[in-house]
Amino acid sequence: MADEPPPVIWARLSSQGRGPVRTLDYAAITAAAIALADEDGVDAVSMRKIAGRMDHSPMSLYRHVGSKDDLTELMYDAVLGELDLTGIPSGNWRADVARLAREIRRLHHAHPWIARFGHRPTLGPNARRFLETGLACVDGLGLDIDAMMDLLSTALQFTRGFVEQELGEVEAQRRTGLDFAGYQRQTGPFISQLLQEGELPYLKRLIIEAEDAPDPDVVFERRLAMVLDGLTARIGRPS
Amino acid sequence: MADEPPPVIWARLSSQGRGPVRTLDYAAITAAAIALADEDGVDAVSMRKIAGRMDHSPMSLYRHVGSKDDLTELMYDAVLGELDLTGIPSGNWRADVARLAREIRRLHHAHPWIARFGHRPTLGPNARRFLETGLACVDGLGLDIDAMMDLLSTALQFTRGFVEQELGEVEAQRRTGLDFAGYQRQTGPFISQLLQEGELPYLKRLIIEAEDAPDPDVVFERRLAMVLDGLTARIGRPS
DNA sequence: GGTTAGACGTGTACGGCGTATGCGTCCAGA
DNA sequence: TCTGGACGCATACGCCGTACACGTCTAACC
Repeated sequence: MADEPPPVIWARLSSQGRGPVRTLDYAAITAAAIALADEDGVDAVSMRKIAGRMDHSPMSLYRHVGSKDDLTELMYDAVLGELDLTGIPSGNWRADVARLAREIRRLHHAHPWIARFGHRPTLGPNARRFLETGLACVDGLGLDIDAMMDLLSTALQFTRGFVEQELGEVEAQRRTGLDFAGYQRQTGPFISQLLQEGELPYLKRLIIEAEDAPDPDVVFERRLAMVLDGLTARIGRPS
Repeated sequence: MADEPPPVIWARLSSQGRGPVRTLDYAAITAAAIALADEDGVDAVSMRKIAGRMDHSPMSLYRHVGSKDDLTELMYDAVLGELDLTGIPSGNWRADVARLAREIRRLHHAHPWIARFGHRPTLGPNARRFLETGLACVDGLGLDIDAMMDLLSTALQFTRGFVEQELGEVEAQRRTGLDFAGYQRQTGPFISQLLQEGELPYLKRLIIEAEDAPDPDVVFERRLAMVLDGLTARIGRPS
């Protein structure tokens, strides 16, 4: 019958009580961790390095964040706070959902490490705000809440998949210290060999016929438009 | 001017040469690593544990895989070998792409750790096979190679995003040792408090009105159908 | 106003990790 | 027959997350 601490981080964020005045709090720790991840990559984020940046001992962090897993959830929600949701919903659901998708993609580009955490949906304040705004965009179309979630989630799940493919490239470049041209230079001989040896007609067409350096923004918009086209059909046909 | 080893793993896989007969090779190491990841989760995969399973010393693995990063690429391609692509392409592009999407999803459920590696597209044999099969499905529709990639990638990127959201849940359950019901029991009080305090109309509607335990397979099919609807419009309208 | 329970920051230590390096051993090609 | 290189291994280094015990400070209580 002990009085367990709440299992959800968001219910556990404390404020100054009895004891020495704080020199640390979860918000500052989160900010330092995010800065570290942005600058040196997700693999560089360690409790020791975060503490080093803050001129504190590693263990002091645990007074405020519980564990590194907790910290990642705090980081994720903090970053969601950077989403620009002004003027949403505007009344044009398609434009709104497209803007949300672009914002999510922008966020992932600004913080390429986001994708590397698998999370259940967090319950932090910014995630709540995002959910409310998102569902508001697809309200008033005569759909029940499940159909509304279908519309919103389908667009955002496509976005997530698209962005993760993009970021695989970005993170690989960081890890190997090799940009795309260098990568091509390294893989070129191997690919040539493959094309000579085996029957890979489509790989060959990709290399010969495809756009040379497609603008990722353009590709994203083109595919997003297709997805939104698919969603449109669902409206006026509530299940 | 030294004779550098090829930078691509797939060009570096060696066969028995001079020296003692092998008791290890990259395929066996990959298989052991996959078994470990399947059973104990991606965080349990370490060179030491893999070696332990194989009754070898940790360092012996490096004779065959170069680094842990290399090993993850080998694991990913090996698992792609489990895709069932028989009868594809069938001539019905929509059915084929849907089948590919379902296969990819099935694969992620069988090996929930796949999503946790960010990778550039691997050049392994199974990835090559998958690319060829996938593009063959959308050939003959009067589209150029870029439009073909749009069709295929959009469906698969949606799938990837969908599955990763599902897997966040699965992996969280493994980490915390708590199933969804237990998770709900823990978060319930916090959510109740949120609903009382703040203005979260859509969260409230989700909890009250949404399907109680939606079948993920049904949700996936519903959303995939919407995406495919969107792709259909692109056909006959080659850019 | 004195006392004290509890918050705070820290030092030490444990068991894990990836992998660089150097060493004996074995065998195919010279 | 000789030998260079492939093979597996033991050791060691510098990281990691975090359990635990400790001294210190202060808000709340008598």
